[in-house]
Amino acid sequence: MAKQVSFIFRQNPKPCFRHFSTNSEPQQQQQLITKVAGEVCEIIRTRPRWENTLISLFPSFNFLDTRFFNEVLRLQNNPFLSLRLFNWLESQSGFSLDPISCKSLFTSLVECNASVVAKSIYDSFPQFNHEPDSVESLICCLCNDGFVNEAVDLFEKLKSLGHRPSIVTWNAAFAGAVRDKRTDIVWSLYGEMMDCGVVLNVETAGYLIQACCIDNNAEGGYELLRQIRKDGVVPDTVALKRLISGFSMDGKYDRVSELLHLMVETNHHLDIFTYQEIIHGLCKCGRVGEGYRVFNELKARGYAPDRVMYTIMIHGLCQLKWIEKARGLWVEMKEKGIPPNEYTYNVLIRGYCRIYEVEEALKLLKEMCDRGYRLNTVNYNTLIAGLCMNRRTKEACDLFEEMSQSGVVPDVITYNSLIRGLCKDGQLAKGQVFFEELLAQGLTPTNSSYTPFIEQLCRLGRTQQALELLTDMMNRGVEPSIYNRECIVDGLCKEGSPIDGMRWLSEMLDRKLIPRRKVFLGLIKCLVQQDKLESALIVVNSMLPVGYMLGKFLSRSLVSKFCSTNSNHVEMLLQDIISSSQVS
DNA sequence: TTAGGGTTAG
Repeated sequence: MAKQVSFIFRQNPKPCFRHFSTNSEPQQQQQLITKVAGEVCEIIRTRPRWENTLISLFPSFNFLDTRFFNEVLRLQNNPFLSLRLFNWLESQSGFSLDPISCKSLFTSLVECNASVVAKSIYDSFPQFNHEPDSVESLICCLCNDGFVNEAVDLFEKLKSLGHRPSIVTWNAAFAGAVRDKRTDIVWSLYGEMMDCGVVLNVETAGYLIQACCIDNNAEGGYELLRQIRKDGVVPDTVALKRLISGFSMDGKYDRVSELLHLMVETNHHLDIFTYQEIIHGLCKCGRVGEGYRVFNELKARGYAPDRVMYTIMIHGLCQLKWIEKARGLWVEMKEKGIPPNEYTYNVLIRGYCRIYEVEEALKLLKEMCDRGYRLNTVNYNTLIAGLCMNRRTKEACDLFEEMSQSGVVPDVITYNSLIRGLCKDGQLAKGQVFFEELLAQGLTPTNSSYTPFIEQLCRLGRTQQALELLTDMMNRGVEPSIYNRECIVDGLCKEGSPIDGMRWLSEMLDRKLIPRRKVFLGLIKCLVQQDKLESALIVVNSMLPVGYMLGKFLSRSLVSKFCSTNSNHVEMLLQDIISSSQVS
């Protein structure tokens, strides 16, 4: 007897397809399902709003028959269209995926890299055992798409099923975690990988090296490199470049050089960015000359530096005050058709300010504006500091006004530069106005906001006011620097209170803060002048272990004072002077 | 002709 095919979604009880029969044999049923599925595939591919028409087109067809959806999945190349059909079926009551169609839909979504949708299918049907291989593929897709956390979740599920993921899957997760700079995930996954007994390969090592570099642990990365090189393999360019960058930042140029040689030997491509980081690193740790040599070698080898590279090099040369060489590069880049931008202008303007050639800096500024560049906060800061440095505080203040009028927002550096310039110029009251404005703007003062005031107040013998500022500074959570404390010691000597100065010195030494030699000398001199020889001797004794010498003039002055007052001390003092000479 | 990377006080 022919099986009865149930009718769902039957709105029109009259079958409209001649080939459909309710009492057909299983073989005929399958043929019918295949035929309808084929037609439905075509409809959902070509008609945008098929949802409204499907039932009326196939009024007597049972769409809920799982064989139908399976057939669609088999015939339909586009899993997204299948998914839309699935969503439609699901919106009708009574439809549910069976294990076969679920697996099929999931697999085809994974194959199309539809990671998020595949994951939602996975999560929606926890009762079906998805193929571990597909789950591994899904982990790879998720990681590629930046969903590392979701992938970690799947590792857990595979683990609970007793499945051991392959190294390819682990590596995909490491790649995703490194891309997101989530080294916490890298290290926890790596721990799990080792627990599973999966052995790392060269690709894994590359990711682990990158993770070390992200953690500012280039040495750890180097150790890993050393270990895998024992097996005769070298990680990829990205890992090596990261290591080079890490060591450049740390100023470890013997390591950088070793890695560069390794890259050349092993035919890794050295791009302009690698060299850029090296030159930048060299300049940052003060080895500008070396950076300049690398820069010239690169040009000789046919590399064409770009604007950023030129900016870095001009910046380095300006720091050394090698302005002629900097200007040479400036002309060269322009001749090569690389116009300077606000970064490049800024470094050269700063360079001219440093060598006190403000007019040249202002000429560059005009050129920059003529070229249509709008000054930003950094540009203004550079100019304001440059003008202040050249004692042109009035112009600096005018520039500050211009800045506010142009809608460029000043930052704490702007205020600090003005405060510094004004205080150095003796205009403490005007500096105070800017300090108050800094606070009114809601900016947080830094050590540099206070230092110029403390410095000047101490120089003027107004140490008590400087001390009040120091207290205010600490109340705001700003830590006084050694220099601030040195100023206080100097100021107390100027005020004729060297004993108070000694207390400050003693506190500094207790905190392992070593003042400069001239601070000790100033204090000793002041104590000697006040005939406080015992105290002077104490300061001498605290100075010697630090490695400072007393100096001929002060030694003689001390000896003669002692000889004229208390000869018992002469022997001891001489002993100290001898020790002092030995130290030097 | 993927983008990436570079500037300011002390």
